[in-house]
Amino acid sequence: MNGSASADGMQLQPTPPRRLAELPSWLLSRAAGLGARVVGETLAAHGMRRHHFSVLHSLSESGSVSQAELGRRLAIDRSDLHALLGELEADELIVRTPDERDRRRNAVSITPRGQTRLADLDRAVDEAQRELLAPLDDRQQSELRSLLSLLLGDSIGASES
Amino acid sequence: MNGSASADGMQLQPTPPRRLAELPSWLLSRAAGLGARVVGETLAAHGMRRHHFSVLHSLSESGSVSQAELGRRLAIDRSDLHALLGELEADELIVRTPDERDRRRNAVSITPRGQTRLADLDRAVDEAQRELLAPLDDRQQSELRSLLSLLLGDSIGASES
DNA sequence: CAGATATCAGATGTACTGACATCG
DNA sequence: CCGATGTCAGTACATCTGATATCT
Repeated sequence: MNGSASADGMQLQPTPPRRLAELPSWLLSRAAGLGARVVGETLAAHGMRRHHFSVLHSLSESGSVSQAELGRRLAIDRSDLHALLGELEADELIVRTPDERDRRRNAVSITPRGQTRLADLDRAVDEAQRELLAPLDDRQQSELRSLLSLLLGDSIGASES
Repeated sequence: MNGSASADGMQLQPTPPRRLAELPSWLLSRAAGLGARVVGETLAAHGMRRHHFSVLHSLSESGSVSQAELGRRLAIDRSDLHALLGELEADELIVRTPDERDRRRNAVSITPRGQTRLADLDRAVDEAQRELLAPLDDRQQSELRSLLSLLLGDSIGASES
């Protein structure tokens, strides 16, 4: 009973309405979702989530920081950060040591083991980025980075090779 | 009590590590979050969420469709769609009528009232897009759209005026 | 006292999973 | 019998609020 298949809603692949397909906010949402899935699966293979990766990177670059500072830099809530750090500490990838100069704070820092793990994650994440950006050539990839940075208010600049 | 402020983690604005700031997936996530907030607040002022807007648009463009079809086109789960349609129907913006050709299906369609509401939402959402894309000039905006479409596998093409 | 910090408990919203009766 | 549909319940996760004890 499918005589009028063409008149019906026969559709095999996602076909968003044109208006949405032109809406920047919608495109961004979709693309971000794709990226989150690709990177998320990659990190999950190492037993981690995206925030773990962000925290390790932040600590690797800036040394020892307080939890509140860390949360501010990565735009992660202190409540959530607390749980995250607990997990990372359980795996001995970071350590929390009381700050003697300000005894409210915990000085959070990455361990050598954390550094090693981070190097592994970096390779995996880079591979995921390649997969995500596969439809774009090199010039388009850096163009996209530039536009997104600009959109976010950063002034990283559009350095074209 | 702040003699070594510069040595400490004194930081007022979000400062993500450089690695993250260069990661496409991270930039996308951040930009999408910004867009979701701007558009979300706009729609909330009209008592709606993003999915409501998507559903209305899809129905407005393609007429009457089944719920499953609608979910496939918008990449919304059937379970979630069920609740969404219930809310839209309660506001009489859409109607569900049994499909006599296939009695499993509900034929979902937009009402005149839904069309009117959609027109209002469209104006508000367009304004939100302008706000979101404010840091980019016209050429950069269409460039971004093209790159994102390309990334998502669409073949909308990069039609440059 | 106000303000910041780390911690803890809980609410929310969204996505996803599994089960079911009905129908093709 | 198998597959699709609409419906319902429940899970997982990220985000955000509020409260508290400690410290500056």
